[in-house]
Amino acid sequence: MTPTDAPKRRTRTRTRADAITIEEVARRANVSVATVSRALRGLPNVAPSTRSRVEQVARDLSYQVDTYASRLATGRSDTVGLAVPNINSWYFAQVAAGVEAVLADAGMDVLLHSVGDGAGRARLLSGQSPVRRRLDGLILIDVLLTATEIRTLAADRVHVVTVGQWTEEFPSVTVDNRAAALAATRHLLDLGHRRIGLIGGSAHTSLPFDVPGHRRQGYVEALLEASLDYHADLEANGGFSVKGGSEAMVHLMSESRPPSAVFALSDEMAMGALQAAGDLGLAVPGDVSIVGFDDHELARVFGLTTVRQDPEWHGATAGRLLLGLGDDPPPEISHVVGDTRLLVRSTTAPPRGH
Amino acid sequence: MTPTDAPKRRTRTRTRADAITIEEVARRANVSVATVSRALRGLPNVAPSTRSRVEQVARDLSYQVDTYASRLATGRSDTVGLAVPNINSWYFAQVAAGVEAVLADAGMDVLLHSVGDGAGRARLLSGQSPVRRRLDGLILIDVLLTATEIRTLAADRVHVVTVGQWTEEFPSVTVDNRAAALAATRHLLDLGHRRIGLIGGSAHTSLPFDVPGHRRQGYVEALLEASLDYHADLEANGGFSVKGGSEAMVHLMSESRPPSAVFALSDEMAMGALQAAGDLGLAVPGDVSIVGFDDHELARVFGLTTVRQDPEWHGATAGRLLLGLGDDPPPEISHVVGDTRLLVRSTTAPPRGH
DNA sequence: CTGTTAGCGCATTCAG
DNA sequence: CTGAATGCGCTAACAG
Repeated sequence: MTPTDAPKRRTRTRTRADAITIEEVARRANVSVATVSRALRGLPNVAPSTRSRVEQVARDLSYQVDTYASRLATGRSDTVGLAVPNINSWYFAQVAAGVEAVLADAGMDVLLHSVGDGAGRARLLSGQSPVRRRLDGLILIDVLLTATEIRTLAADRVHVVTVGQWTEEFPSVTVDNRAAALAATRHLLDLGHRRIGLIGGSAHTSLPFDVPGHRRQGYVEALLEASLDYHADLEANGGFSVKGGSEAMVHLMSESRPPSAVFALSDEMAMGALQAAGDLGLAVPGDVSIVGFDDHELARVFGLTTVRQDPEWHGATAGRLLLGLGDDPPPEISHVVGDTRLLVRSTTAPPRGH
Repeated sequence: MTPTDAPKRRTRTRTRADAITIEEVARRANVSVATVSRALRGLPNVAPSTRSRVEQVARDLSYQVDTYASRLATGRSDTVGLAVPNINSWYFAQVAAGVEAVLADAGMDVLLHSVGDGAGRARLLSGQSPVRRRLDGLILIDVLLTATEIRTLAADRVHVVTVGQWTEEFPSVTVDNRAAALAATRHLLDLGHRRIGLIGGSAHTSLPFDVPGHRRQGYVEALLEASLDYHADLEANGGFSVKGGSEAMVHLMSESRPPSAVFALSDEMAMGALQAAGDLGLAVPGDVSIVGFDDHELARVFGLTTVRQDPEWHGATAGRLLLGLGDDPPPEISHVVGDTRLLVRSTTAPPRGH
């Protein structure tokens, strides 16, 4: 109150427009900044009357804490990174929606990070990652970690949850891709198909046990069960995109002995394949059967036989796992396995002349 | 080096695991923290030899600046908020991808914010928005601002760019939705249709000039041009989702005098309508023609006649506009208008008996 | 229950 | 060209 040491402010650069601070609130409420801090954060040891007065003043001034200052003082940032190969692919967008909903509810901020190209990935996971340093948590969607990266992250203070990769160190959300692909392929086999094509993922996979890898494994197993051999010429890379799926299909069907059925490792590729079949003048399932994976919201429109899974739930679950990691007795690392179910619709049928 | 005042550290809570600081780098490089700061940020007035030595040490220790401390000192955060109604809808995911790519390239962080429900929206735009305070920029995708919100944001220090809304205050990226919808409807009219249904957006739109509003306006204008009246019973709300589009279609087609053609304001709704038509046993375009809007990647697979636009480009452009806003002589507010083009495919044809 | 006092890690005048 | 000092806004002991 007394203008004792009033002219203390020397505001140098005047970066922020105005931005009222905790000090301002304290002054107007006639309390110390410490009390304001306690009151506003709902900490104990604050007289009810004091608290409400502080809250009132804060509201009047529409005071908002500077998260950066807070972060600097506490060490927590309440923001988690969400890493996806890309955000404009159906599956990842669904997962992201699930994650965002849960985390936003918990008052966490979500930093979106596409790691499609190697650059983005490096920026996030390399030793000198400036972004990682500002995160309390990290959710990785199909961004596969190498052993080294796992070690680095585990040594770090950041909480991590993976979706699509199982590791010993971090909680995860996965589905049994092998079993699901096995079921999908068996369905084709049961129908009588003997030449079954595979439209798969990226060729340059560095890690053996990624999602497409597991699905492929299920496919091969089903073949073996039926005493069939795997033929490399029945496999094509569709890059998990509609366009890629379409091109892969054209490739497969223009071989000397084309398959009578095709298993695409994602619905988007399957729909691309559907398109290619149409362009090629092939009837589905008359000339060729097609199975997808995902149960994309448009799969039903196409009558696409596919493996259903629930990516939004995967994301929400991953978000919850991450939040749980903050509990005081740290929970044990849990690995959630989501459901999958074969949905037989109308793009599959027995092969011609069967 | 000399242990003069060495035991100065009193590390209270030991929040961060270890996290080497600028001070550590300074010590090892035998310079002051000020010099390290200058050297690492490429500022002038640093001897080349000193700079390289500092850089070397920083690299060895894999030092990374603490963004929060930096932010507190400078006032800039290098992070921009990306607000979307939801992230798991095709259009928004595409825009987000475009935004993310451009901003990540520029070293900016992207904070994802879904404002689907009112809560998320309030959290971002209300007076006491803790998130807004930590942003240098804000990109709003179809998140329409009221006059009050515009004023608040303009008074703020944050740079904003809108996509899908034109305002005087902020740069924007839009398309001429009215003209595009006019063209789409004219196409149907030219084909001979006289009863044209509309599958539109959310019923509870508070603002008149939103995206669905403009498209609807183009539709009505086309009708008037052809001396036709607008009939409320020819309009149904599809909520911009596949499912909603499907339901809206069922609703429209089960009326006493169903339309012979339908214009859906998004491809996702159009595809839902396609599905419904199939369920209802209606042939497309035999019994009913359908036009969409977007040119969703699957539109071609369905042979869907639609209005093409390029959402990823919209996002990238918005990102670039935002980055430009940081230039010293602030650029004048630019309003970019993206292209649209009617793509006639196979879901439209003259009405029966025409 | 409340105020005082140190920092959190970095950027930045202002002297040298 | 470089270093010492100060403050960004807030939280966290530690005394009262």
